[in-house]
Amino acid sequence: MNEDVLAKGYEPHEVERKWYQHWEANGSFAAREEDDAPAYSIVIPPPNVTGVLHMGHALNITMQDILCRYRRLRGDNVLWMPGTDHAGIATQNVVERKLAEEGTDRHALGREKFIEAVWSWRKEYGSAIINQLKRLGASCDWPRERFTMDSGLSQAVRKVFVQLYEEGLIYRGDYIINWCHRCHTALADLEVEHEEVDGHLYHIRYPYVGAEGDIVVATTRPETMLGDTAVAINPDDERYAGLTAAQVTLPLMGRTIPIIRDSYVDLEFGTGALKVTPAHDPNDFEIGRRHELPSIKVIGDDGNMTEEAGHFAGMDRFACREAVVAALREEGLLVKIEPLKHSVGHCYRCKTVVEPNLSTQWFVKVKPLAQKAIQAVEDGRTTIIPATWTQTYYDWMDNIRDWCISRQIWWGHQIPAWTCEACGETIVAMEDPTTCPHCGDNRLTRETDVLDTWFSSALWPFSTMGWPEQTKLLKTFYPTSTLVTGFDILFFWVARMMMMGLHFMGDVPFRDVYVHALVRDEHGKKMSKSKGNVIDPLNVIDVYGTDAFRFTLTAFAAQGRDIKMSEKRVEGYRNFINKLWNAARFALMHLTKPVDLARREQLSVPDRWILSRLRRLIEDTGRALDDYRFNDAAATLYQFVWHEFCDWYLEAIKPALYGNQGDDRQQATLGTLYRVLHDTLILLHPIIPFVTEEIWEKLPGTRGDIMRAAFPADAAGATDIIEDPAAETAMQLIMDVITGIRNIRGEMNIAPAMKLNVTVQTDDADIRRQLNDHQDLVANLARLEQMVVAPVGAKPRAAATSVIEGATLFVSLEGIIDFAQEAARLTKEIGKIDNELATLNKKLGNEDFLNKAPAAVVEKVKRQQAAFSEKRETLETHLARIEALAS
RNA sequence: GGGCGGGUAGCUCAGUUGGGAGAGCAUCGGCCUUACAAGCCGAGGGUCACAGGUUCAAGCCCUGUUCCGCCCACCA
Repeated sequence: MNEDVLAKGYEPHEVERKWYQHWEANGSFAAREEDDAPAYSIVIPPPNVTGVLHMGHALNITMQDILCRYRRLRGDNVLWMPGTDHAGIATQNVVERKLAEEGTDRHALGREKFIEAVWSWRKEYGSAIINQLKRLGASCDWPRERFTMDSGLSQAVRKVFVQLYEEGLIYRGDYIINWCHRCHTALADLEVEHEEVDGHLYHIRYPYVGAEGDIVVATTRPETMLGDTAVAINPDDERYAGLTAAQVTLPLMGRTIPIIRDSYVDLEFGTGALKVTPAHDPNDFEIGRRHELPSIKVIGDDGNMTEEAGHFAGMDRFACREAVVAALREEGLLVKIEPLKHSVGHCYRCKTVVEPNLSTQWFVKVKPLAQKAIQAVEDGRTTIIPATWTQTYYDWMDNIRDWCISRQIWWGHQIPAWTCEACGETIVAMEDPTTCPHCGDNRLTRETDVLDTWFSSALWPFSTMGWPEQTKLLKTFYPTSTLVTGFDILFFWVARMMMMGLHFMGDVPFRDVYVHALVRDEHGKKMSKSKGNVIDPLNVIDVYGTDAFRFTLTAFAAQGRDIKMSEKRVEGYRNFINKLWNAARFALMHLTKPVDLARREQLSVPDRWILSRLRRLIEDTGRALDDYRFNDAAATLYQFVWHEFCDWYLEAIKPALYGNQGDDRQQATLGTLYRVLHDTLILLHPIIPFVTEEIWEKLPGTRGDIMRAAFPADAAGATDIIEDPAAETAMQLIMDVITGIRNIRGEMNIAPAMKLNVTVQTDDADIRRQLNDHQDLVANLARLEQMVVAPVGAKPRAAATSVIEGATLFVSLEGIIDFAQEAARLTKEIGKIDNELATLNKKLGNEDFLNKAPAAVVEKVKRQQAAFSEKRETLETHLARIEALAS
């Protein structure tokens, strides 16, 4: 006996710090560039350098870490590629805020100095998120950490840009884009969040030119009327069938603009007349193109009205709206204002209302790239899990529009394009040009825009492995095995990686895409700072430990369902970690040295039973992790450790452990205990790495770290542990007897300390033999004075009764039995059986069931019916006796 | 407007080829029984949203209804 191997309760923090440091120092997370073992690789979804760890990261990282640790146990050569994203707009905003606090701004600094300031910000704060990932236990290959702005990745970005440009897949053009006045940049369609708001629909009178009367148009943004260049009506609109006027006068501006006919106009909406502002509405822009209308930009990039806005020039766009409405009212041209719910676009970074705006931007022509990305999923080269996301992926890819990739900010990859001031030639090249290849002039100006952050993220699976160099790493690990990500960036990131990977590597970037849920608060609401419902993962870790937190996330990570997180749940799994710890503590008191698994003949029934259960656990856990059913793996392990290993096995072996020291039986039990704990720790390790490593170290005879141990069965499932149905049946009988007695004890309010006398009657000689063989075990767990096993015969006089499968239990309660209570208990029990019998009898009374159901099913129902009938009969008999005795 | 997911015990959720409704937490009763009170033993609790259909048999498959959540969309 060794009492002091483990402390009485598990204290996570020091253990976590110690082991993480140890693993990192030993290079335990390192991938081998070339190896005979199967390669398994994951690229991390790079968190923003500005990021702080939130629940989404915690879930995402935990799932990846489980997969990586599991594959290592399976013997794979694992690469988990870490890194961070430069997050153009987000990072620029952060640094700009810092500058504002210092009383300056980026314009005062100038572009070069500003970028220096961002780099130094990154140097100082950029590793915060990485350190937080480490606290989660993330087993990334840290020395390979990359950054989307580092020189290698920048080289990859440049090569991709140049090649796509040369292939005609990148072009520059004048289009309506989404403009954020706060961030002062264009946004891609995806970066605009639409939100329903209460607005107004303004009806405005536009007088006809050369005819009496006017036409009424409706708009939600009256200030844009200043830039109107036409009024459109549907050619099929009968209301305007007799219209003779061809032009109207634009109010406030006095401009004459044409009335055009375009089938885009909805007959149902408003007045059926649409004001057309090509510079400030994407639909109007298209109409303008069809009818060759001029575009007049009245809202500037700074959010103020331009010179084109007449005497409204210089006003803020929202102030201008008020002013325009007032002016129209004064002129009697405002017909009415109706309330209207409509959706308004907001910047996904700063929530400012975005303005559709005409400008010159760079675009990627995505249709041809998307086609290949669709094909790759259709033919199974990439599998999306759960499959429900596949259709969403197709829908998005089918309806994809060109991707606006230029941003008018400074932090990011500057677009490698130059314009020749002499001849206007555009030059896009790998090397910075000095002269124009067209005219030879040396006055070249570089494009000031930078690329959308997601442009570099799209290259992540191969740029991080050294592309465009043909590296060993790429050869070994591309395509990656699995991408683990939230669905919120399925389009931003996953779809674009698919397109770029297929185009530049000629193969998919990943075999599997595992799309996990969103973590919400305990009421199912999205966590947000403004709602104040954010749970900080680091705080949870501080209170309950990383393993408890990871187990919680895993247990709730059912596919296709959001996770509602509350600290209360973490507490439950913290208790589980502690339970495991104490089970190990108990085991280690008896395991002072490693003990081999004994031959099967030497094993007791509980030994054979727990090994049989372990065998199934090994299979189930492996299968669950192979299929990304993380919650199933967690639930299976939880059930086994707590309710089979602790509740039954450890209790069952106490007589053997405290009995004759050193005999064969005890050695066989110690060997089993050792093996079960040993293997279970390995199975648990991917989910709860720290506590398992700590226990593993204390387990005698273990060499090296558990994170480098071998999974208890090989890839084919082979192991020396076998299923043992006979042992499971025997153990079930023993457990049934014990549970039956405990049930009577509980229901009859008999003190646990009181030792009972029990008679078990059965005509089944095997059952009698089994029970006699386990007298000590039953007596110990059911707290018996004596158990008499006999054929069916005379019944004990004052006894409570329970019927189990194959036998009847009599708990002698001479002198203490409350007959009325026992009668009530039996009556209740009979009632339950009657319910069961009712459904069974109904089935057996149904001709169709007997004829059409499979024979095995019918047999099963018949067996059940017979068993319940017999049980009922026995209980009826005893109820009659008890009632007789009571009176 | 289009699409997706969900409605199972008081709460949060499992339920994988259709065949006796489960877990954790919470509740109630009893226990410091030589690993663990962060524990042990026992108990109660559900018309599986509603209505039809297929089937011998439906939480599971089909149709419709309803409520909740999410995503997409160029609804002035």
